[in-house]
Amino acid sequence: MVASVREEAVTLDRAAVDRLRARLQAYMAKKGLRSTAQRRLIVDTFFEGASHMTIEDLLTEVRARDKGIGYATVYRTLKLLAECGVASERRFGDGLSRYELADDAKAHHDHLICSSCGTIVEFEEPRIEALQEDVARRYGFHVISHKHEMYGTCADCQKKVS
Amino acid sequence: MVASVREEAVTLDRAAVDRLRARLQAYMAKKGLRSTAQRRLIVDTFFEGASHMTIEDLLTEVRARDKGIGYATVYRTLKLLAECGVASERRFGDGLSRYELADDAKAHHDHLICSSCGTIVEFEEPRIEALQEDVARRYGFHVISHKHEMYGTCADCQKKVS
DNA sequence: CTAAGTGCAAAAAGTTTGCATTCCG
DNA sequence: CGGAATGCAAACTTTTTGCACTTAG
Repeated sequence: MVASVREEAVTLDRAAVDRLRARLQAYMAKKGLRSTAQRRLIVDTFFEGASHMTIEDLLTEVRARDKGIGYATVYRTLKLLAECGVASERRFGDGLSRYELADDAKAHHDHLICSSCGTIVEFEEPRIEALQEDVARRYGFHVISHKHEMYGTCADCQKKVS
Repeated sequence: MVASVREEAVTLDRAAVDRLRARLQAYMAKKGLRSTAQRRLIVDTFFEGASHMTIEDLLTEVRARDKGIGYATVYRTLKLLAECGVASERRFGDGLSRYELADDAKAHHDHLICSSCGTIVEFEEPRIEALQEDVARRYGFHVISHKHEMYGTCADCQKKVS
């Protein structure tokens, strides 16, 4: 149904990005992980590229720069990034895993997903977050993460149909 | 990580359930679909059983009553229910599709999912829905459906850990 | 009768993993 | 050197589909 996913421009916080890079470096040091050419390429591409990329997307971009990179390497690198809190894995119901920079780099946000063109728009609404905490409190629930996604048609697609 | 998913008691609206059954019947009539023993068994089991069951869960229950039912039949019947708006497919990030009666049968709700014991609690918060519509309006977005899920630890599991 | 439904097994689609080889530290 | 990382291909998991046989209407 959704041909592909287009990307919304997102304003990044430069300092937060640096922080994420530092976090990755620290994590790798602590775990005795190594810095390889492939890993550097994949990580850089991820940081520079569009948000909400799938592993395939990233693989394509990475291969544009280095033909021989394998799917598994991208897969494992993304897992690594998620593991140390530098990237967040997202699933929007199309069966694919997508990755975005962790919330540190931008304000915490949720998503509007257009079912017709695949565009993903990010939004923030602190009042929803607050109410959400209220709800959790009512159930004695300790929230670690959440997802709030709205599916429907974006402004552009509404025009097209009419 | 999550061993299994336990079920929360949910109060159903009897009249709404009847409405859903009627909707299914109407849909099948319109499409010229047939009422088979398997289909009746699966549908009844689904209506009577716990919410948020996976296809496997339902298959197990159904097979307790009729040994020979195949996975594909349950799969296709659930698809049918979802198609005519009698059931909703949900994914809570463990890679499995779960099904619940459509919102008509209960008030619209969202979910709290305990990452440690798998319990799924449903909640309603109209004020969140309202704010959500505000957000959509800001983006000229037409919302067709949404999911709002909070992941964390339920009250019980918090006690266990401490 | 005949088009729809069933059960099985095979195909897809994505994600993970085992392993021999390569390479960082 | 020795343990990590890589690339490939094979294994998995869950969902979907093709097909020959059965059956509702």
